[in-house]
Amino acid sequence: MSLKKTLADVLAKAVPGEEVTVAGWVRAFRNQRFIALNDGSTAENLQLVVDPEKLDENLLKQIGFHACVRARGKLVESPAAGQKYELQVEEVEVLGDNPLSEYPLQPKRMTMEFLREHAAFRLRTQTLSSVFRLRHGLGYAIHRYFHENHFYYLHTPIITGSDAEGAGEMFRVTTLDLNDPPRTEDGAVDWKQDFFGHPTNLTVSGQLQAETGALALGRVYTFGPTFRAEKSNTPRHLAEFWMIEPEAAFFDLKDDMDLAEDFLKYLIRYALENYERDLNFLDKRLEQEERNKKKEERRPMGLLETLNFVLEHPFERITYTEAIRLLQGSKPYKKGRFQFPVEWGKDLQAEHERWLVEKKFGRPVIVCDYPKDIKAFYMRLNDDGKTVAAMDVLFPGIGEVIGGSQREERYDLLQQRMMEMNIPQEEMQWYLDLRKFGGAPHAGFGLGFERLVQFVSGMSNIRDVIAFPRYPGHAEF
RNA sequence: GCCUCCAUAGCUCAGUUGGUUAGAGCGGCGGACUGUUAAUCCGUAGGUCCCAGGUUCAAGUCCUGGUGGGGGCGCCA
Repeated sequence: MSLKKTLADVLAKAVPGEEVTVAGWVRAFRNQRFIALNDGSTAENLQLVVDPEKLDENLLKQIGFHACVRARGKLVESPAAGQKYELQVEEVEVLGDNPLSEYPLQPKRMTMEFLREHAAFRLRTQTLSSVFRLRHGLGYAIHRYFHENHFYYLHTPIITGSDAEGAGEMFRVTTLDLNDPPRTEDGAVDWKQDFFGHPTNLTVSGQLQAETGALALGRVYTFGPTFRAEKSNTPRHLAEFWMIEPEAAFFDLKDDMDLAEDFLKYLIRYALENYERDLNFLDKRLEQEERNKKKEERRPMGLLETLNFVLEHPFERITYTEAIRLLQGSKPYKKGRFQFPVEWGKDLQAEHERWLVEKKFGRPVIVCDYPKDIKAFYMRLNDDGKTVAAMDVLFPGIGEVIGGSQREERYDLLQQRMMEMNIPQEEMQWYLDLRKFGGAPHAGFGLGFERLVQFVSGMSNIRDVIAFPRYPGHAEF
């Protein structure tokens, strides 16, 4: 049995003289003779050559931008520049007419903001289709990398009974009637009558559950949707995004950093090797976009150049304490250009991270060993008693792509941190028990999938690397 | 949540110190075209100048409020 061929199949194994049938959407129809056809399987179009005199006039009129057509004909070497092969059409059929006077898209450059308002159609554009093929490829490479390295894919819950993950505001999940919820005697909402018998939320992280996997299967990862009800209006945040969270037993912080760097480089290399055509298109697109910007706002390198540069150079690794020292010796610090204070104990702000990544080192930077008071309760306390074994991977342009840590595996110390940070112990007893019963040192991190796709595709807004973006005020479809 | 910039034709934009009938390119529609690559050429129709108030003899232009969008910051991935 063999499946119907896509355009990618046809073009990859083109045999001149072969008769093929193809179907797709019209990208352009020139001179009543040349149809640029694309079926989404590849960035490459197939040129169909029709003889207008042999075609019905009404049929000819229906062949226009983004109309869907099927054609049968003979594949031949193209006499003109621009494509290697073309299809000499013997028979053409319009599967889906496209009335252009009502169709919102146009065969010309459209802004990303405009396309966002037409999410049902925007995947048909060259830019978005390339982005989404790339997104798929990166998703596949993530599974492949973990599989090759003996990490098992663990599906952690999307509805969680815990609200102590501390990663941000949560979306409540309930079946109670919000207009008339059941009440207890003292007038409070009676959550016992809710579907699960207690309050539940959409997950903000699968990490805590993934740790149970790591302490059983050794190495696991999650890759699923994550929800944050933060009213973040930035080109780097979504209310619903996909996160990758590996968690590995017997890993310390250095192993965790090694994993992060090796993993990211593997993904970038995979994209460069397998999505050359899409990346070339996105590279040119970005170059054109950059031309409209002021010189000082332009990226120092093009897209392909950036990806190759990241592959070829080791990530710079520094401790938080070193980062503070470097920042305090920097020009913008001495001239008072930083908006936020730089002192030990205060979190690094975006402006500080950007200086480290873009000015000081000019490459990805991993900052580790942060003060314990600005990090989560589950991070392992270092021997100095002041810092924790945490690390952030910072990328040029988008900032933090990965946040991770070695987890606190010592029961007493974890319990103490939970008390200090007001984490309710009753709810989290299962998590503490992982330390009490056969515990092990372990570490992991979270990678924002859309931020990765943003980096590899060069798209400037995260809303354009997910098909149906969710952000404050927006949940269409 | 805070700070900024923007809103004129289907799209991208121009519109002078406030001045009488609001423009261009692209797209659409009609036509021409046997090698095009964002084809080209000719013709043509498109406007509640985001909404509501206000100032003025006069508002696309100035003021106030709202709505929508972009960017920056915070929260983070």
